[in-house]
Amino acid sequence: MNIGRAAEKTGLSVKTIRYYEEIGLVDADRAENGYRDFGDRQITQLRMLAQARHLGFGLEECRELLDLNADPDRASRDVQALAVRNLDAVRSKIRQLQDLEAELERLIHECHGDDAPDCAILDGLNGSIDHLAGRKA
Amino acid sequence: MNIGRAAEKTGLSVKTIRYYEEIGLVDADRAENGYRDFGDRQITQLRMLAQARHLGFGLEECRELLDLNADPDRASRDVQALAVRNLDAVRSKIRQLQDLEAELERLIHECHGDDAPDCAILDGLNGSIDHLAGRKA
DNA sequence: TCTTGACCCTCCAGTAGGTGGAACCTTTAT
DNA sequence: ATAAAGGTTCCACCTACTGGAGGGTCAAGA
Repeated sequence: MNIGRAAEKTGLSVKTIRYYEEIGLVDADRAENGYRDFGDRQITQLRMLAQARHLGFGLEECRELLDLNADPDRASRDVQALAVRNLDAVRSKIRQLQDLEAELERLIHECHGDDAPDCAILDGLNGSIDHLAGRKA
Repeated sequence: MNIGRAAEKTGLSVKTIRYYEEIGLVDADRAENGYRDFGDRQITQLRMLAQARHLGFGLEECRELLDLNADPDRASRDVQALAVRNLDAVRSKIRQLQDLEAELERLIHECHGDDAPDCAILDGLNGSIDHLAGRKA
């Protein structure tokens, strides 16, 4: 099937599918006219890529997932480990963002938000950089 | 002061400071030998950039913050609006990541994580793509 | 048959926010 | 004199695509 149809069936964009082929995540046959031709196996792979990306896996992790999926002798432990690695990264990002959230809330709350130029947010940004280690001045 | 000293005082890397100068976020004088020379004003700006980036502001937003900071006739309302915009973006990312987190937890929990090849995670990735709109097949 | 529009192709450039390295110059200390 | 530790520019690379130019192909209608 043509790339446009493959895009429809997988939810990926045409550009993205071409990109995935370029970096060797999927292979595609070619028709006589030079058009890419995707079979069921490739569609499955693309669908899996779409899902895995949706879950926050990086492209190299997706490659590993596709490899594991293609390997009948895999251990589910290995797949799980990959997912746990990803989960850890996601949780770490969440924590980081929650710290930002709290700090932003605090600054926004302290700022009057009126016509006057005095601003707690700018004061905060101009202020100390205690979060950096080992300041002297 | 030299770029290395500026890096020390702001917590930014030398490379990053050069980059910020390149895109016009800060200006730097030049000494006779061609070395960049940063004064107190620039150090303040760089410190502010470090802080704002730390709080998740994008570089263009940082530019706006620097402009507002330099403008004695600013309204703190405008600064607050910028911060609220950023906070909304942060919250939105947090929600997204929490969705990922929940889904990953579910899959990881369902996977046995042993020597056998059967794997709920791979099954999940191969499975439906209901989150995509308007499927027919 | 011709044309129109919807596909498809490749290749190049750009996005955010830097990082790494090569090749070279300057300063400072020994 | 020389070596280390700074500084300089420029170019490439990273993630994961996206947009566009400039062209070829295919199916349908006049």
